[in-house]
Amino acid sequence: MTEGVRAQQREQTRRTLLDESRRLFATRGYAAVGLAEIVGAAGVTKGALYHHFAGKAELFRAVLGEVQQEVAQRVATTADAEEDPWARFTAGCQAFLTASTDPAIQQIMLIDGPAVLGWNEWRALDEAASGRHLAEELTLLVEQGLIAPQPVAPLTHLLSGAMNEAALWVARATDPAALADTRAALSRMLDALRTA
Amino acid sequence: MTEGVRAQQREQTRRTLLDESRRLFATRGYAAVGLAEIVGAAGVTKGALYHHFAGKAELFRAVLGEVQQEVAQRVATTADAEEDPWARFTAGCQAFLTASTDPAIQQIMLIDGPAVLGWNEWRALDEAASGRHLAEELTLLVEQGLIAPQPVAPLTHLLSGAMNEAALWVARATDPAALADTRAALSRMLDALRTA
DNA sequence: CCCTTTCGCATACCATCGGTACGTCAAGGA
DNA sequence: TCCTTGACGTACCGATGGTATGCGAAAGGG
Repeated sequence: MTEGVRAQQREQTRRTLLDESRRLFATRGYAAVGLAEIVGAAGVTKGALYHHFAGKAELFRAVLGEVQQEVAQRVATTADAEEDPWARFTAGCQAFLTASTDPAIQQIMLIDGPAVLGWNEWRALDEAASGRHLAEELTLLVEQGLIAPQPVAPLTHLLSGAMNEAALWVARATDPAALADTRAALSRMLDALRTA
Repeated sequence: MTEGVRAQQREQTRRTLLDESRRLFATRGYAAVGLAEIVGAAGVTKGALYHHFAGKAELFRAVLGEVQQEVAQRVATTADAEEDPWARFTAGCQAFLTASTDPAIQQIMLIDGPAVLGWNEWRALDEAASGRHLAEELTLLVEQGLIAPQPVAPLTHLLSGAMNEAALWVARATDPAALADTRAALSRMLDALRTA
């Protein structure tokens, strides 16, 4: 696969740039990391970077895309393990909360993402990666009568924001029970949405 | 008050810098606005800016503080108009959601804030301005038995994040009913927390 | 097998930006 | 009146994102 010395070298350079920039962006934040440091860590020069990406923001966009895909993958895997629609929904939410607890993921996906790309683009990427699944699940639950009839879009963003902010807090909390408490609180909140 | 030609000039320069930078930060974002543009709009030079603020980030921090104070003021005013504890709580949440719908407030308070100052500092400022009130209200409601006994910190962040993200979505939504729908969804979510 | 093209990347350079050092001039106290 | 202090303006610096160009090796045709 990917025959040719040319294509292999190209792909390896691109991968190294993505990996190193992701590591640096995650640990120190987008603004605090210079291109010089990125290309130094990757063992290439700025010429290589600008040959693969249109600029610093584009490199970040590619990194963010991979992070979101990984999170969405973990959420989907957990959710698909459940059979019952309601269990799928709650398990997916809990998986998202847990996955988003990683500080590296937070810095890229939740903190720098909206500021660097703008909220509209960030939202569009998030929608394509995982937000869409949440909306689909909610739509299904409304259709099945497990959630009161209502527009799903507002509810989607309320829940998405709740999980994002809670994950950020959990990651910084000193209380070791923070994650468990938050999972419990999220569980209560989700159950409360269920029609009696 | 504030006697002296010296103090008056100083305060006016500081105010102009805060007002102009707030306007520019709100419309184009922190990273896209240069100090040259700020001091130009304020009719001063960089020397004046660095005499009043330690740097660009400090200027932004001062602007963010004022924005948060204004939002907190609006929320407190609305909440204090209600007598019943539960009504105070819900009215405050709705007021926060509505106030946060302003795109200018969003760009500074919700998008650039965490990225520029870091999430920890942003959270501390938010806590001091409005987050504390929310936690206090929730504590009161738990004590009064209107909400199931539980740690309030996780719930505080779940609700805070829900309102923040929902406000961002409402501001960008094309559907004119977005605000009303979101207010309704938030109302349902809050009522669902109430113990039967 | 050679010649040419293409491509992946390095080098050198530029414009801009945040930040600093220092000069200046008027206000205010003695 | 003198001197100090404070509020700014001016000139300058290092770093950073971005660009233009050169180069050598791999790919493709004859």
